[in-house]
Amino acid sequence: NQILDDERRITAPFLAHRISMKLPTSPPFRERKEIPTPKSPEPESQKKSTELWPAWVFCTRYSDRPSSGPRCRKPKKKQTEMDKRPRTAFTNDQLQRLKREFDENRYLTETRRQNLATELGLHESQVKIWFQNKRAKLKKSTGTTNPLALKL
Amino acid sequence: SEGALEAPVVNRRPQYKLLSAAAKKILTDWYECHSENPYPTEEEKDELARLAQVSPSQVKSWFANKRSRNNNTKRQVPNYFIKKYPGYTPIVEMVS
DNA sequence: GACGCCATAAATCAC
DNA sequence: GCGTGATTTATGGCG
Repeated sequence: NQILDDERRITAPFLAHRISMKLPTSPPFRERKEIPTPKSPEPESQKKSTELWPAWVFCTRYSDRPSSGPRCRKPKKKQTEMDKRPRTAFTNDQLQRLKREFDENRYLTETRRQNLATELGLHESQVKIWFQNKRAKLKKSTGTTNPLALKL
Repeated sequence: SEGALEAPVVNRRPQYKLLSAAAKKILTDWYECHSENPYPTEEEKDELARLAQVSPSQVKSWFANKRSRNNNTKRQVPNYFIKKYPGYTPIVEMVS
């Protein structure tokens, strides 16, 4: 197998589509190295030259040339404790408060979300996602959805 | 964020139970046969659950843990991409 | 364009 | 201590 340069390595698997698809060939593709290799037992020496990422990883719903590079979630593998994705463990107090609020109403209004986030020292998105996960959990255990969602 | 360490998890449901060797074999066999894309469909999950005599959610957890611990997770090709480029396949062809 | 739901990832817990 | 099944935060796609 021939060793391809950066750009061709990434486009190589999709050459058949390349012309009609006009896959991006500049910036986004070069950021590929940021993405860790997906784990198949491969000699370290071969890894770099066989990293292949599907074209769609570099595209968004709206564009084949996203401005911010590959959107594939990831990293893990050899990263230090420092750049690990932080996972917040909410405190007991925060959880109790969230639960109380959830019991009162399973859906948030903007104001309620803002106030709750401020009060608990969390980001609004964390509050929002917590409610979302909580609803999912509830649904899983009861098998029902609260139609109230439609009213908000 | 701060406060994370001292936060005990409350209301966790233990119910910890190891899967039987036979169940594990069924799941492992499927996983290994599909290691390129170890994502059973809903129907396949149900079938695996039936064969292994475990619940579908146990199948779900088992696969999530297996993929994660084997470092074998990936995103599915988004529909918008498939729609835009019908005929696209993420199969890798080696260039030689 | 924000939001809810869904499937899932990643981290973590707890046998 | 480690392995493993389950649960909790968090992401990304889609309607």
